[in-house]
Amino acid sequence: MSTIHDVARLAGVSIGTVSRVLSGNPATSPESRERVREAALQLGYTPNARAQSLRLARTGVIGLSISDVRNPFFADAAHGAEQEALAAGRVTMLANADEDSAIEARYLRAFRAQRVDGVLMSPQGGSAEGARSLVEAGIPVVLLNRTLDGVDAPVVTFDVRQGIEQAITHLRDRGHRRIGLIAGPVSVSTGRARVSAFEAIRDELGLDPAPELVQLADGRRGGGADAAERLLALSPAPTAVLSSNALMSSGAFEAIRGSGAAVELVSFDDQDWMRLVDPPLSVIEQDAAHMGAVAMRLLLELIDGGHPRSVTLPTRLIARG
Amino acid sequence: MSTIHDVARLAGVSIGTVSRVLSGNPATSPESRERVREAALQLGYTPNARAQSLRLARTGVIGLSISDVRNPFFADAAHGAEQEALAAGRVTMLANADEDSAIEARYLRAFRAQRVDGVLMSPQGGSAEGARSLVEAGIPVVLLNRTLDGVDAPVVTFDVRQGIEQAITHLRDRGHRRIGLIAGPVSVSTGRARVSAFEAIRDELGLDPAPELVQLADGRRGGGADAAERLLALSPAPTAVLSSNALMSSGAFEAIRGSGAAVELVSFDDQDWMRLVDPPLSVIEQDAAHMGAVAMRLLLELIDGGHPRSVTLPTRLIARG
DNA sequence: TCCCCGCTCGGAAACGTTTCCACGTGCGCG
DNA sequence: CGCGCACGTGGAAACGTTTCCGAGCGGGGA
Repeated sequence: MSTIHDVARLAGVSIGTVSRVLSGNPATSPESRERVREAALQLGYTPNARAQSLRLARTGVIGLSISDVRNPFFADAAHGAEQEALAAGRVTMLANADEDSAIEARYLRAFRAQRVDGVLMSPQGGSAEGARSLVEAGIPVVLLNRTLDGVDAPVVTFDVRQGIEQAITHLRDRGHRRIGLIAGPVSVSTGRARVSAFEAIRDELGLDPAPELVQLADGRRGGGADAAERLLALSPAPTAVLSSNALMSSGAFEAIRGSGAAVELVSFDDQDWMRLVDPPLSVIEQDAAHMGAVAMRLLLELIDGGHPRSVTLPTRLIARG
Repeated sequence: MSTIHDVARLAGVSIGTVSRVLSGNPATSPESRERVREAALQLGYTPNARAQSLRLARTGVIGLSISDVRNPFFADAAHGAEQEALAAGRVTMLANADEDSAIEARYLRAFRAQRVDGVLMSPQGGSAEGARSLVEAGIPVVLLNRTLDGVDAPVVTFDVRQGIEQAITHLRDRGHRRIGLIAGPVSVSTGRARVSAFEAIRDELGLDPAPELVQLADGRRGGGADAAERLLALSPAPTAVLSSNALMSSGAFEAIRGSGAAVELVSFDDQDWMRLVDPPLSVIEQDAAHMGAVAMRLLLELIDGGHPRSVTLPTRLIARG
C-alpha cells in the first residue's frame, strides 16, 4: 500500500506539499495541486488514518458499546446514533457487549487503546468500573438508557415513571386490579427503576400490592417465559402482566398462550410482531433510534468541549389489545 | 493520557525496557519487570494502539460491514462473527451500511484508511467497486451471504437451491400447486439466485409456471406487504407464498391476514415471532450466527496467508403451519 | 589471569503523517 | 533601483511505539 512518500516521488514534490494539497491547505500552487492529485489517483493512495491520528490529537472514530445487538431496541439505538455520527463526519465502531461485563471491559480497553474520540455506551450490570476508568482517563463518555452510580457522564434515558404509569393506568382503565410485572435484571439501573416506579404507581392507584406480583428476570426470552409461568402459577393469578422488554415479552406471550389463561400482556418497546399476534399487544413505545441520535449529539457536544446535561425522553402508550 | 516515556521515567528505566516488559519479552530482569509494572499500574498506562500498529504491520482490528443491523438475520451473523474474532484475540469494528451503497463505500474507505487487518462484508447491491478496490489494495476480504461478480474473495452462503427446494416440496406435499414468491432485490446475488432456483424447481415439480407469481420487492417490510398485495390481487390468487426474508414476511403476513385470504406463508429465516402468530409460519431456517462464525474463520485464515475456499451452508425446513 | 559468552539494558531508527520554520523567488512600491 | 513582502516550497521535528544493535558487566572455563 502506497504512502505519502510514493506520491511525493511520483509528483516530483516534497511530502509536505503532498500533505498540504491533500488536506486542502491553500498554500499550494495550482500546478502542484494538479500533479499531486494525479499521482495520488494513479497510486490509489489512501492516507494512513493511524499515522494521521498519531500526529493529530483526534481519530474521528467514536466507540459505541451496546448491550446486545440482537435486541432490536439496542439495534435501533445503535442505528440512530450511527446516523447522527455519520452526519457529523465521524465513523462509529460498534462493540457488542452481549450483556457480559467481561466482554464489555475488553471492548472498552480496546476503545481506550485506540484512543477513540469518545464513547457512547449502554452499560452492563456488573460494575461501573469500565465506564469510570474511561471518564477518569479523560475520554468523553455518554451513557445510553442506563445510569451508573458514581460515574460523571451525561445520560439519555426514557422517563421510566411515565412509561410505567401509562401502562398501569391503561390496564386499570380496562378493569384490571391485579397486575404482574416481569422486570429486567436489577443489576441495571433501568431494571431497578422500573420496579420501584411500578410499586409506587400501583400503590397510588390502590391496586393489589402483593409482592409476588413482581418477578425478576434476566432480560432474555427464556427468562421472560419463566417469569410469566411463575406469575401464572399464583393463585389468584394476575389478570394482566407488564413486561419490561421485547425479548421477555415474546417468551411471556408464548407461556401465557400455552397456558390458555386469559391474561392481558403489555410490553415495553414496540416491535412489528406485536401487531401481528392475536391478540395484538398494547405497548409502551420508546423511540430507541431517537434516543441513540440524541445521545450521539450529546457526545459530540462533549467532545467539542461542551457540558451537555442529561436528557430524559418521553414514552408513548399504543393501545391495541 | 500517559505514554511509554512517562512510565519509563517513573520506573527509572529506558522506554525500550518498558516496551520489553509490557510485551513479555524475556530479556528483562525481574527487578525491571517489577518496577515497570508498578509504574504502569500507577499511571494507568494503556499503550497507544495506533502507534503500535504504525510500527507493527497489523492492527488487530477486523472490519465488519453489514447490510442492516436491524435485520435480525444480519445481527445474528454479526454476532457470530464477532464471537469468533473475540476468541481469536481480535476486535471487530461493525459498520452498518443500511442497504445503502454510498454509506457502505464510506465505511469501506474508513476501513482502508484505518488499515484494518481484514474485512468481512455482506455487500450492497449497487456496485462491486468497493469490495474490488479493497481486494486490489491487498486487504483480505471475505463475502458474507452474497457473492459479487468479478471479486476474488471467498464467500460464505447458504445453499439457495436447497432452501427453495425444501420450501416448495413442502408446499407441494400440502397440496399447493400455485405458489407465489416474494423475492428480494435482484441487485443482490441472493435475490437473483432465489428467483432462478424457484423457477427451476417449480418447473421440475410441474407446478403453475405463471410469471406473475414471482414478485420482486426491496427486502424491507413495506416492500413485502406490497408484493403480497400484488399476489393476492391475481386471479386466481396463489394458495401459498414463499417470502425471501423475515422483514418482508412480516409485511406479507399482515397483508395476507388483512385480506382475509386463506394463503399459506412460508418464510426464509426463523424468528421468534413466527412461532407466535396464528397460524405459525413454516420456515426455511438459515443459521446466521453460524454463517458469521464460519466466515470469520475463513477471514482469519486468509489474514494468516492461507487460501480458504468458499463455503456453502445447508438450510433446514421447520414445518409448522 | 584472561578471554569469551550470556544476560540486561540504553540508544536510535523506523513506521506515515502534519505542521512549523526558514529559504528562495518574484513583484510592487518608495 | 533596491527593499520588503507575499507566496510557495523543502526540510525537519514530533506524535508513541517496537526492535535492532551495541555495550557494559559479571561469571566460568582454559
